[in-house]
Amino acid sequence: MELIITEKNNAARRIAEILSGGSATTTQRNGVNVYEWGLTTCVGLSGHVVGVDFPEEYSDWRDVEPVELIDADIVKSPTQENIVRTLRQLAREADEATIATDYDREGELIGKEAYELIREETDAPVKRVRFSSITEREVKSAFDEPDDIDFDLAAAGEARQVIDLVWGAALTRFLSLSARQLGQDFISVGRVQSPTLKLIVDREREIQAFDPEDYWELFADLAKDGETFEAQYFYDDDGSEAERVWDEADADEAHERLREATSAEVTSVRRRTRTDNPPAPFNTTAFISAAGSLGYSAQRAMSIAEELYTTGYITYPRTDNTVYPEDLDPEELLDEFTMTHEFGDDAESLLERDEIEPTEGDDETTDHPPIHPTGAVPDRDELDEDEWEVYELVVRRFFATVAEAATWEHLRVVAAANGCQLKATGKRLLEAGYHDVYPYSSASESFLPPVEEGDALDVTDVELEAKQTQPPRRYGQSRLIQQMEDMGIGTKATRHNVIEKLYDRGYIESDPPRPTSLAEAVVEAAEEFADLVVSEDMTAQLEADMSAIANGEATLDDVTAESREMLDRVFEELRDSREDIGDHLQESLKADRRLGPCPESDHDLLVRQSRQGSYFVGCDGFPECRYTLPLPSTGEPLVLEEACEEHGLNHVKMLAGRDTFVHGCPQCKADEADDTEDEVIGLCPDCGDEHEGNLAIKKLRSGSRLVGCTRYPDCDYSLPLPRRGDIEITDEYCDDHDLPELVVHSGDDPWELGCPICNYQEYQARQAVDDLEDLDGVGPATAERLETAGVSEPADLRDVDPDVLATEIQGVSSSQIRDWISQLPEVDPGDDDDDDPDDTVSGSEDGEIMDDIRAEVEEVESD
DNA sequence: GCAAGGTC
Repeated sequence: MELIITEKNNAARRIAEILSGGSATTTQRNGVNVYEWGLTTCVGLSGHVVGVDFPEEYSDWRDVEPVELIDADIVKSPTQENIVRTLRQLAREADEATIATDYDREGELIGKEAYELIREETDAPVKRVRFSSITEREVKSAFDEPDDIDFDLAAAGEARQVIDLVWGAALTRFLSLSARQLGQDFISVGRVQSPTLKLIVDREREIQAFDPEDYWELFADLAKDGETFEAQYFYDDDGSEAERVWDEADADEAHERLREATSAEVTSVRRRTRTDNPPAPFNTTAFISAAGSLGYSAQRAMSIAEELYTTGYITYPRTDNTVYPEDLDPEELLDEFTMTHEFGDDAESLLERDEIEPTEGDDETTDHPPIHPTGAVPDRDELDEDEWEVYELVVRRFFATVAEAATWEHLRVVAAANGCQLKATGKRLLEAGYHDVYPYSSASESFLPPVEEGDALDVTDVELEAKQTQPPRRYGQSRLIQQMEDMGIGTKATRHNVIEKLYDRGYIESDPPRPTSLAEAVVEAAEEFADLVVSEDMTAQLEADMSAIANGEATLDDVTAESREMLDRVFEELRDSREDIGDHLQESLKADRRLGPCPESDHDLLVRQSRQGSYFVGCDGFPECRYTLPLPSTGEPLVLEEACEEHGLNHVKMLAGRDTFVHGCPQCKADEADDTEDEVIGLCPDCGDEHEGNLAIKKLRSGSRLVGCTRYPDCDYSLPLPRRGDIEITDEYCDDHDLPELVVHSGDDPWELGCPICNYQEYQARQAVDDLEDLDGVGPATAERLETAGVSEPADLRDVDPDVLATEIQGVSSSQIRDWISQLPEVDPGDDDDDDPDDTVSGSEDGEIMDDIRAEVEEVESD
């Protein structure tokens, strides 16, 4: 048997298809896809299936001095057990193996890892094939002339693994231990993340150090035949045009002159035609940037792209390439879109061009094509809204790259008024070109009426505007990724993850990202003692060393030994400063959680976490001062810059994905709750008859509101209410529950919430439908059809016969339904509740609200 | 529980 190994499952499937002429069959071994035809078997890895780490005895951070890691052994162990097991099994049956991983350094290393696993099972010959795109021609010719594994190139990759692990782990442990930050909130550093963080911190330093300067600008409205346009004052500053006036007296003088002017004479009119070329094909960075201007974070854009890739609608989203490969036929691809409702007209019009010559970017690599749509076009309702928007972006970008250039007419008018010069510019789109199919980049026109030299214009509405120079702007996520690419750090597949990691580690917050005090302290400590790790030079040096290894000019051992010596010297420096660094880091950690003065002691209030994991506000003077305030139970608290004027406490925002909200000043929220009387609206359905409990609208000190029983905590019946808006209790009563209908007033549109019990039941029903969409391959449309067929929540699928249901729902196969059923969580045998409506709203099923109430009465845990 | 690099 001949065994072929690829880097990922998708590549395995396509190579099997090509080499077998479509006859390959798919089976599963240990849950891993295996493709077979004739005497050949093909299996895909999932990138690296083994990882590097230190031996077991180094795993307890407190038992090991970080410096010991420098010379510790490094061992490789499987990280993808099932794939490794499958590979071993297949190797035992193989007479010959071929490594067909990606054609790049990391691919060579992944191939060598597979080789070593195979060698542990068999002495069969192992070959290597290289091809830069998975096309029939390239793949077949690569397999006709197999080569050998390039062990030097793989060793270059191993050097990177070793150096990254040793530096990253030793310094991360050093900082974490010195600040006594173990467990979840360790303090990390690394070759890629730390220079990226320094970029953000440096920009923040520039912003902090910025000293704004005053200047003035003047504007006047000019009119010809009643058509008005705005012009700006400018003057000659050493031969170049300047609009900003730096001296107030000069500005006042110009203002006076313009106000006295009754007319302006046009002294020059210049018309120019400009070509606006269509954009280059998408690589990862350009894609993230374009998706960013549609409001997607880098992480979100990439995860949607990966989803679209695995479902087969777009090509591989991790690529540096901006030049379409030769085997891409743009006309053929356009043809696939002509029959679609959304893109048909645009595709037709592009096909009418005489000659289609796609644009090209500067970067050409051969591992993967630029991101473009495959010929498979999804129906709109197969994708959710975000997926569709991103898919459309990729389709339209492809369209743009095969569309014509746009042309603009730029018009510039200069006029003189009472010795002052005024100018106005306008632009008009002459040929929309690619903008017709790619409506994302700005194509906005600015209007100027047709004026001629010598025309006399009316001057009206002269304005003097006082302004200040602005500090540099913070980097946005896509700008950061661009900057990382320019600096040569990270890869197309990791840059967006690095940004996400900085958020997770508490180094940056908000968007655009702003560094925390902790981030500043970490960068300061690194700058002082381990400058290399916050510098892009470390990567540059590593790249040079890796090239040397790949060329045979150096060995893995040379390079890693030298790197270890450098790190030894760093630790020499660090040795005496351990405590200072730790204190500084701890101070910064506290600063990020500090809200302001405690009303009962001379200390500050801090955001703290109870032993159970819930957040609250507590005094830094604990245990002497036991003052506390509750926080909402949803999300992670973030201390905002804005502070409450009354209490001097910073506002708190609760980060909870889609449900993120600003809580505000926790003292104000608690006071409001204390000052608000409970409003009784009816009898409690749980204990009203028996104990005369009433339902009341309650405001909690944590800021949330609910309808709850007045006998709490003896009765914990409750219903949720929105956090915001005034609640009006109307005279209308619900027939079913004998409760008043409620109306929430916030913003312009009042929201008729209705009976709180009915409302909660409807809410739960909606949640159930939303849960349906969490199943793979269920979009909004399918969820709706499922609901009509009686499946209103995922658990309902357990009770259906897939074959029967498939006949009831259009476009859904019984095997798809079986797949959904296989995604359902394990059934808890005790959970056979019937659908008693009142049962669904009682205590245990409503953790969030009950947590809020408990937070009020619970004695807060000490540190 | 550390990094960065693959991929899902």
